[in-house]
Amino acid sequence: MLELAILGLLQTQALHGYEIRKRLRDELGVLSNVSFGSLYPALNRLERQGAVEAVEEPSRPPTRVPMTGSLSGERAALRSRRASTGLSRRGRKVYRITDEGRRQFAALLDSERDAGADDARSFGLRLAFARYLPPQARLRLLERRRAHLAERLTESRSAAVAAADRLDVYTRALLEHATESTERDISWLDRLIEAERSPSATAAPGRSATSAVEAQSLKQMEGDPL
Amino acid sequence: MLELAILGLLQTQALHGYEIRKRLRDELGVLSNVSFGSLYPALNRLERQGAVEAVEEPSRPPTRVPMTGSLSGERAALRSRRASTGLSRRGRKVYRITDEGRRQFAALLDSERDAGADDARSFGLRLAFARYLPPQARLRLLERRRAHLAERLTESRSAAVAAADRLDVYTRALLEHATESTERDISWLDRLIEAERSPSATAAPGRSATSAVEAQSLKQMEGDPL
DNA sequence: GTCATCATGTAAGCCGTTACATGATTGC
DNA sequence: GCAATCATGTAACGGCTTACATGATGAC
Repeated sequence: MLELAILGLLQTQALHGYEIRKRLRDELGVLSNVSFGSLYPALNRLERQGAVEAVEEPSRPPTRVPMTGSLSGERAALRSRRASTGLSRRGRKVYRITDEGRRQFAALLDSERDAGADDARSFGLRLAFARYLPPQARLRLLERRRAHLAERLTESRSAAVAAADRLDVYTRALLEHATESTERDISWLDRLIEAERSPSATAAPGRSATSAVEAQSLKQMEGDPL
Repeated sequence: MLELAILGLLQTQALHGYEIRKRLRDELGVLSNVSFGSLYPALNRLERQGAVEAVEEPSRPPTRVPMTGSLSGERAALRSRRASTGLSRRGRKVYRITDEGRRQFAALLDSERDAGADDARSFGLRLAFARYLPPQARLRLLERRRAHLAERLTESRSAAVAAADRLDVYTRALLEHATESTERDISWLDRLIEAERSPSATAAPGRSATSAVEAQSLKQMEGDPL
């Protein structure tokens, strides 16, 4: 779970623990409040397994070499990150994913044959990294989730009918709200599934930016290791 | 958490473990899948603490032979009783709540000064037992939950804006859906809060049955220990 | 006579938390 | 100089899960 999230974030760029935690918090809705007490041990575990490599960043990196431009994008990346987020403090450990790590990530992301992959958390996490999934696996992920929710819905509806006369106002309000939420989740999934099936015309809808983002992702995936 | 749920279910009638689990599953939306591996130890814990008393039910209770005495008649009686309440198999342990248990329940339900009572689980559980809460505490529960969600909403919105250009279609869909869900939760809470404040005219809306259910609860609370 | 359901329990382990401990750097 | 934020870690513990073990009863 946490491992999957970490490896997923490291796919596009190397990050240190503190930063990983931030992104977990506000990019991935699920897993919003991972604590350091579980994050750092997880990183060490991944390092021992050879899924990531840690690069200890020195306390004082060359402090602001202006634009000599020489030593490649690494420093440029560092500089821009510092400018935007206020960087370069003391010895941070920056983690870079390895080939082994990418292999593990793919295996974790798979979800087929992952028993217990039917809770909201793992679905959310997998959807967040759905762009790394081949299109058919993406579709299966969505449809499986939809089937799961639909089943739960019919079950909870019949259970609610059976127990209806026993329930008070509050329990009933809770159950009805849960039912409505599930219904909305299902139609949301239906929209996603439809979008997934329609012939790649993903760029159409209002928000724009979509294709730009994808281009950026691709770019990041190739170079820019640190 | 589990303790609270168990004590809450035992408020109105004594139940055995298996039955508690069923009710947990289909009456309380939250905590839907507690396993026996956690339920039975919890019951033993509660018994040791004196919060519940266990009454071992004999394999064959007097079997209630009605007047006819014929074997088939006996079976019919058993079957009908079983159909309504699911009774009388082998040695089941029926748990009854004690005064100490009621005290503990009230304390657990309180939520004021319960740090970490801000997740969906504990809120849902507490709302399911809201009828055991004094009206002002009920209101505070709802308002506290509302405040919590509202805060999270503004946080996640600003985070989403900050990271917007980094996010791909799937992550964004996820985040937007989560935002919408939270908004709906909030307006649901608003409706509950308003209903709570309006002068007791709870019996008005379409569903009826409400007052009947409450009368039944009261009745069960007094007698009917087993 | 065998399968599903009812019924209770134990043991091992996972995944996460809180609390504690440490220390550098930035901003006021 | 002091607080807030950045940054990394350890220790103890909590709560729940899975898998295992056992056995009665009822339905077909």
